[in-house]
Formats: sequence, structure tokens, C-alpha cells
Amino acid sequence: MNGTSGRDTGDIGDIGVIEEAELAARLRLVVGRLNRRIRIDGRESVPPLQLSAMVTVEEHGPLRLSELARREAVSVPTMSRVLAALDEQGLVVRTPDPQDARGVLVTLSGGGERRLAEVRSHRTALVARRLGRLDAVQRATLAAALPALEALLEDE
Amino acid sequence: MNGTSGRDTGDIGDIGVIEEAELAARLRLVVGRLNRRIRIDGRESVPPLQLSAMVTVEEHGPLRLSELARREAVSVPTMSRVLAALDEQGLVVRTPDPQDARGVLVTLSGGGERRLAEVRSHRTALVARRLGRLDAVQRATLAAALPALEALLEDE
DNA sequence: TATTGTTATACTCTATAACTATA
DNA sequence: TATAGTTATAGAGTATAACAATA
Repeated sequence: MNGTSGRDTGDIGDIGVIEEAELAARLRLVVGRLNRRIRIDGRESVPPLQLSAMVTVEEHGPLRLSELARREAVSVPTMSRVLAALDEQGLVVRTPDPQDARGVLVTLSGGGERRLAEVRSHRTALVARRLGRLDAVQRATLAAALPALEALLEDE
Repeated sequence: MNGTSGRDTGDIGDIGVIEEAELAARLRLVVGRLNRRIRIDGRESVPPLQLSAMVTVEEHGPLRLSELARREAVSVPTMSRVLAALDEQGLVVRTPDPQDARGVLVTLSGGGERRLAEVRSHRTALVARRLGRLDAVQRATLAAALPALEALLEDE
């Protein structure tokens, strides 16, 4: 089995022949749909953009609001509201930038760190459950594609 | 050529060593972030869920509202509003199900078909532009992973 | 005057609960 | 009574435009 020509199992070998346009179209659709499926939005959970912003702050240290907006690909007003919501829950701390009092630096609070760990594992479990339905070959192709998917995030 | 074990090409085999949990976590994040980046939401465009619903209707023929909600992974009231918005724009037609007058069958209107073609190509172009920044190997890994990504959409 | 953020306004998406119409 | 869908209500995410504070 393992399809030297790849026709039967359809696992790897022959899939690369799809056209660029089809790749783009299918990728666009699957990303939108997968995003809706792994969403949670339960009242006890942190909403998706709020969570994503927290992850970015955790990974990249104190960040300016505008920089965070850029990294999350949302407008500055949108990020301003997201941070206000997170601040209100005590999950982030906004401090004036000592170098430039117009700006704010965002960091996670201790509660934010704890909350992030909880919610992150819960949400990741949703994806892991779906991954568990795939076979090892399919999971390997996903793992192999991950760097390319992440590279797609880069702007220009 | 070959690919009997998948190791021989070298560009796939060795990346699959990341853990399942890390795969799930990174996949979850990248899907959310990529989704925000390929969004458009311009006033002249059809909003994301409306577009996705139109694609599903086009692909799977006349569909019941509840079936459409299931396929798009949203609640019935959410889909009801999406269809009302599409109907108001003349993009879909809702007709009572002749077999059961409680239900409605949704189809694309002629205008819906045309609109879908326009917006779809525009939005796909955004993804294609990002794909163009990748090298051929990366694009091949994405193409190879597409069936697995689509398989992740299936519920149970 | 230019830049950083916030607030005002408006619309999409989202769910749960309450309701209407049909089976 | 049960089911399909709609409407009510409320909250998150979204953008552009107008504003405030600082550089």
C-alpha cells in the first residue's frame, strides 16, 4: 500500500500536482471553516482574539499596542478594545511607555499567565481530538506543512 | 517516483518529529491568525461566513437551513440571519421545502452565482499572493497537507 | 504638525432563550 | 408534542472617522 504512484492511497506523492489557484482556493476555505470549528466562545473561556493577543504578548514580551495590532492583523482601535477587555479582567497590564508617554506597553499579569495556560490547553485539546481521527501519514503531512503555514502569516 | 516510506525526499520525513501536542497547539494558532489575515470585510465584499455559506450551497445543491448550519458549524439562528442577509441582497433563494413546509431549501440565485465567482477569485488572490512568497517545496508540503486539513473539518 | 491611543458609530458574527408555524 | 425556523437579546470582533494627549 503506500502507493508508489500515489493514486490509490492519495497520501503524498501525487497531491502536489494541483494547481496554484486550486491550492489557494481550498486553503482559503479550509482555514475559514477550521477556524469556526475550533472556536469555543464559551462564556467561561477567553474569546479567540483575546486569547491570540495574550499568546503574542507572552511570546514577544512587552509590546506596544500598535505593534500588537500589526502582529494580530487587526486595526489599532480593535486592539485597543481587546486590551481594554483583557485589562478589565485583570489578564494584562497596560503601562505607559517610559520612552514615549503616548504609547502603552502590554504585558501579561500573573493571572493572565495562569489563565492562558488553562484555556490554551483546553482549546488545543479540541484540535488534538480532531488530529486523533487522522492516520499517522496525514498527521505527518500536517506537521510537515506547519512551517509553510506559519510562513504564510508573514506580511510582505 | 517512489515515496514508499516518505523519508526519501528529505523535505518531509524529518519534520514529522514534533509532538502531537505541539502540532495541535501550533495548528490552532496558525489557523486563527491566517484566518484574520485573509479576511477582507471590505464594504464591497461579501462577509466571510456569508461567502462560506454560499460556497457550501453551490457545492452541495439545495440545502436545508439546519443542514447548512451544521456544515458551517454555526447555530441555526446564526445561519437564519446569514440567509436573511443574503436573501436581502438577492444572492440566495429560500423556498419552502415541498416535502415539509416547516423547512426551507436554499439555493444560489443567478446573481449569487455571479457574485460568488467575483468575490471568490478576489479573496483567493489574497492567499495566492502569500503562497507566491513560499518556495516550491513549501508549496508542495501545503498541497500535500490539504486533504488532511480538510479531513479535520469532519465532525465525529 | 505628526503620532499613539481612545471613543463614537455601525455592521457582522455569535449563542441562548422565547416564539411561530407546521408535522 | 416535537421539530424547523425566526426573532429577541446580548456580547465579541471588526473597521473608519473623530477626538485627546504627547512628541
